[in-house]
Amino acid sequence: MPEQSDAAAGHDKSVDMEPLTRSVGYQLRRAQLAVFYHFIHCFADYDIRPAQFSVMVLIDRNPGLNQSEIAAALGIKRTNFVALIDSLDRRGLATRMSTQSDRRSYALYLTDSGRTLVQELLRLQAEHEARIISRIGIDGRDKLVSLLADVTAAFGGTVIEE
Amino acid sequence: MPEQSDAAAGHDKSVDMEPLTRSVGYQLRRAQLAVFYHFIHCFADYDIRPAQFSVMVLIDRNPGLNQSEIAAALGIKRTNFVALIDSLDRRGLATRMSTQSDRRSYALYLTDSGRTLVQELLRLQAEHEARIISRIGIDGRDKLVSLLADVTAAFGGTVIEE
DNA sequence: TATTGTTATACTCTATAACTATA
DNA sequence: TATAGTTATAGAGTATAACAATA
Repeated sequence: MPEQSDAAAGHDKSVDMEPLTRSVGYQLRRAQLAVFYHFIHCFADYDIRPAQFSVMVLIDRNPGLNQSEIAAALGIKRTNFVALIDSLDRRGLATRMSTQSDRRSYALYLTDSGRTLVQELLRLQAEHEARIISRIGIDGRDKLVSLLADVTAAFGGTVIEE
Repeated sequence: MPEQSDAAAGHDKSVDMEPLTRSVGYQLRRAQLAVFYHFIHCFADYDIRPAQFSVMVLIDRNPGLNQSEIAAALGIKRTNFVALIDSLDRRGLATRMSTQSDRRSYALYLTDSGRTLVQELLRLQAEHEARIISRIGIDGRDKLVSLLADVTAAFGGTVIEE
């Protein structure tokens, strides 16, 4: 999860942090921790973590994909995806359906209650993002998302061969 | 450290990721993982992690601060800072000096070899950031850093009272 | 042989509680 | 009593290796 103490933001009274505050890497980390911290608190009532939310959204929009496909799209290793989908399965939010075409894999679907929940979570997420937009505007948000995608692409998006 | 499989970047052939790719939170996470992954590889020869780098930079620019002050400025809990400074101490890169004014705390300094190393690391970091600038330009970098600071501020920077 | 899902495992990062020695 | 540093510990997240069932 995120964050540790306070000062964090980077403008301490008397501490010179110049080489850090000017760097994309440092500001990226601080912003990600702050945003995820807030996100997690917004979703706490539903006991849903960011990774679980992203999995539910992807299954909702792409029903029938298997574990490897959903995991790969999110940059999650197959091996670490097992516990993730297990938790959604156990809570009755998602199901693994056997297919006749390939009996090694499962087609993933949201349950009715999973579909209901993901709609509510998407509303919560919109509120969460609204707090960002209220600060930097719609144009700022669009510009930020665009710059972040460029930065990710600059490093090949995260390449690891299993 | 970061990332998991490939696709990651967010533009899979056939997977609809719209609600995620439009969100600051998701793009922030993907970008942070990609940047840190590259950062860690750049610094692998020196066996220095991002947190260790930030601590060395802060001690270098603010010699004589104590552990709580450096930790707070970086958003690291005092308790987790111990192992961090221990590793730098053990490697002869930083030292804890007793002070006569308050015998509970240590004033932190870089050693000669610590100072030499941090200069080299700052050069490496500049190369690392150059890769980002080559993609989005100086203006893009400045805009990104500014937007990230705004986003962090929008969430109070990371507030936790110990 | 290669792939899908799985278990076991280890390492890093972060969090809380409780201790010690000073102040 | 409050603070600085410390220890112990627990929980996420992420990494690798190896296996069974199936392709």
